[in-house]
Amino acid sequence: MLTIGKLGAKTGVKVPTIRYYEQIGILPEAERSAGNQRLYTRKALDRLTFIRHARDLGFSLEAIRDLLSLSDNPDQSCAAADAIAKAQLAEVENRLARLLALKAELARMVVQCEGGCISDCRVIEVLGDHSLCATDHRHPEHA
Amino acid sequence: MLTIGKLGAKTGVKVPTIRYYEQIGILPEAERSAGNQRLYTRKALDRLTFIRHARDLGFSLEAIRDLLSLSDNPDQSCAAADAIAKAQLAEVENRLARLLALKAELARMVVQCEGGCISDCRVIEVLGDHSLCATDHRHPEHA
DNA sequence: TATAATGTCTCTAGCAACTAGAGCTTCAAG
DNA sequence: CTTGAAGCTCTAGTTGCTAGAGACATTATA
Repeated sequence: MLTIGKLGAKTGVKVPTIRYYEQIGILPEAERSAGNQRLYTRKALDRLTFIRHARDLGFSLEAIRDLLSLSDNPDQSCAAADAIAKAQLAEVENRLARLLALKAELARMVVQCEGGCISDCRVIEVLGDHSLCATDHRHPEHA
Repeated sequence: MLTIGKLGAKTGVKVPTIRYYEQIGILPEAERSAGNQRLYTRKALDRLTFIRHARDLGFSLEAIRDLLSLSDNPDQSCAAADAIAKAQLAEVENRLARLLALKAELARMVVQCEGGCISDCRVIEVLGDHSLCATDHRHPEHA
């Protein structure tokens, strides 16, 4: 049995975040020691590892909730899990495309700045006028 | 003079967002009509366009506040503006790299899923075990 | 001119996904 | 047995908005 601190260390999840996950019901309520401290089993470790990994891959806690309930019922078709992963992939590809355009724009801005005074600064100027941009980087949503 | 709705339409910023910007002091308090409705000048339109554009480029409102105060004092050196833009560029490149790794991982997961049942699902399996991953995509922070 | 349909006003509360802090108790090491 | 780290609960804050309630203003149509 692991204390919350050990569990956090093993999974790379901060202690308050673990408590938060329990609070929102994505982790089950932990057993308690005589002194009211949370104790975690191997199973909880696996579950939190799963969550951590999915968060790293950019899945929302909502999506993770769905994935977890899928993995709790291992006899169903995995079409649903596949759909969630595909949606995530599509979103990541979307963000990638937008970030690429953004990067180009920022790089252009930075190159053009030549250390003069603000009134000549291309950074400020470009920000004030989208038509000076080379690409269309609008609506990044979660840039 | 523009009403808040027209200003929103011209800049692509939603009306409540404009009011929010005023509330947090990133837009000055607007003049009011006889009937207490906000009225905006050309200057406000420029300022909001600047803000919108910078948001699109992924700048935080804090960074934008700084950029705006720079552009309000046009006689200083533009080193500060340049530094902000460079920091932003670095962060974007960082995110790009992380997203690329992520995308590869997700794509691998999705390809391997063959539509069987959950107990054979690679998506679920990979999420539960980072060692099955090809790349290190950890710590995305703002994926 | 009346009325209906928008548009705008203020205010509060909510969203994701945590993070920080106060003030307390419990545990492990020396 | 004491001290310091780690744990507990609780509340409130973060960023950048978004949604809703309920009231007033403006504009378009009948």
